[in-house]
Amino acid sequence: MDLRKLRYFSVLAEEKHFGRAAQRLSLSQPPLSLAIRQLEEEIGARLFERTSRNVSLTAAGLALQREAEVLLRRTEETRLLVKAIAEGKEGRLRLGFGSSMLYRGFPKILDAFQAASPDIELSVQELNSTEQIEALQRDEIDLGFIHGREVPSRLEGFRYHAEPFVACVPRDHPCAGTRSLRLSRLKDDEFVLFSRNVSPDYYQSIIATCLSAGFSPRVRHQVRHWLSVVSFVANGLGVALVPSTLKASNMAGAVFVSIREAKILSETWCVWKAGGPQRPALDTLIQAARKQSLAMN
Amino acid sequence: MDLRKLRYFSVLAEEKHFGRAAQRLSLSQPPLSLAIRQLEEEIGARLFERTSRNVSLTAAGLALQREAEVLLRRTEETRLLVKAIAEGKEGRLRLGFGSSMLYRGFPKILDAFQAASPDIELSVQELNSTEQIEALQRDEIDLGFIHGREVPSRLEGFRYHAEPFVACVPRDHPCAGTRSLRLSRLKDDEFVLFSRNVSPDYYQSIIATCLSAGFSPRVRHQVRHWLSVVSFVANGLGVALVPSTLKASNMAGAVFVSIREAKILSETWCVWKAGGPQRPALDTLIQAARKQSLAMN
DNA sequence: GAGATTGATATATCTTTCATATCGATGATC
DNA sequence: GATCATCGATATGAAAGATATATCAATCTC
Repeated sequence: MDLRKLRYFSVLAEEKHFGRAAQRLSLSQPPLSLAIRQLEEEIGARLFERTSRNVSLTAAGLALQREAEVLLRRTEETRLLVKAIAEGKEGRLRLGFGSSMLYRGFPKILDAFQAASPDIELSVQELNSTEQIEALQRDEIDLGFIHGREVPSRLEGFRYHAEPFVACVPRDHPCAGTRSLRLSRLKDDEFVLFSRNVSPDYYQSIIATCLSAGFSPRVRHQVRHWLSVVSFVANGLGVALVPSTLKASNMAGAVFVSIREAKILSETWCVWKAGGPQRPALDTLIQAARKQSLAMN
Repeated sequence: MDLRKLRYFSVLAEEKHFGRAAQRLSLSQPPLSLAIRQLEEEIGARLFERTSRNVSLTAAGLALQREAEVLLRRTEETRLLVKAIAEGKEGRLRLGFGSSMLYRGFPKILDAFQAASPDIELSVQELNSTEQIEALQRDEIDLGFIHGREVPSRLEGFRYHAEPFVACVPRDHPCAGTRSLRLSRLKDDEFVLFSRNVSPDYYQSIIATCLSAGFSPRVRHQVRHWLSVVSFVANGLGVALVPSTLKASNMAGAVFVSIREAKILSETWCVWKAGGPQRPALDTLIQAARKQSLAMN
């Protein structure tokens, strides 16, 4: 049961045809038949049902198909990883982050990691959630911090942070003095929203939240940074729903009021690619993120 | 880069000696040297530093050592899994659980899973947390529900449930009428405790909780089931700290009073072995457990 | 500096893998 | 329903790969 036979098996499992599979493997058909028969003997299980007219996977074969792909992919990733280490290219971890992470302990994670692993170079790039997911799957970054409600498929991760949305209103707004408000009191205000292109999840969940409170928000301004949102509000250009962290921005003219409706959360997830080779440096970084996550909750 | 070479590499990486490694592999030394050299060429990286006197791993070799072991182990597990499926032995999932799970949605998980996968046979066995962890590592069970504060090493899992401890006192106890109490008010009572052998974690955390409240509990009775704990209390044999679920036991004579001290939690974790082959039936079961977990929190 | 130990090299033997040629079974076609 | 085409299995010799024995060069021990 070596990788050669698993590779043959994997192609045959896709093609379900000895001739075509052999062709794809640059091989003639007899050795493929032989290899599959040997594989079946080594495992002690029939993997394909063949008639002289038809080839199909057995239940055991189906299970092996899933596993063979994992094993083959991971083997190849291991080769690349080991080669990269030998060439000194693995002393580097690439992080993706949205700008909102700057208010959520991102610098502390970097500091903690650099203190623990001073030899590893960190390179960070600002990407929105969608871009980060794509970058992870293309192996262009090693770790990301995204917004959403769950770990996207093919990734691993944990919920890094969750905080309630609060209303952000100008100082002279009727609600500015209250401790908390129902969302419906903002139904006639103009909303400053985080740009849909930059973070569809934020945009989506704010709209959905207003809808479930019984009104459709009047959207006037769309901006690209949270501080800009607060700044717009402070200048009387509208109201907004923002993660409560933004209270710390201390901008004159903007007042933060908590929302009666429970459980409206802004969630940040720390994610990385699933099923790859072990990477101690990445593990250390994830550990630093977990620690920071605990410190904030 | 086939499994044969990885196996050779793995042994050599342990022995750090071509002669001994070859012997362990039932091999003469030259083919081992050749295989390692070929592996290094295929990967494009030097894996060992050799002098004529000494063999040691390079950084790249160290990374490959970790990965090679994973790949070899997983390959073998895959063989066993596929064989088991072919022999019809995989239509079975073995669960471990502590008796307290009976009050925590365990029957519902079983029902939900059986409804979704009627062909899979479930076999359950009652084991304490320590036994379950060992059974998982020996592949004797597939999924367990244990008490603790985290996922034990070499396992994967999630926090299935967390609930506060409450005080359980007899009807005629001075505190029976109050809505909540400070632990120190129980410092002169006798305690009924869950047996230390059965669940060290429970025993431990109750003792620790009392200690941090400033007293050492007087332990008189140790019993092996939560309902026995409540029953003892109902009969005036002492007081106890129990997970709040036990309120539902509705036993006459026992009164439940919540505790002022915050954050004393009884945590249940759902765990399984990490890094094994993919198993759809197990995934479905885990999914059912997650769903039940959400329904209870 | 003699002897022992270690990993590398050389070469012959054996095993594995492969391609060509062919067979037997099955289903489509007329 | 006989003929033909297609598919996977089998047979066989050739090429490639893996192994064992014998030997070498370097290095350490005493």
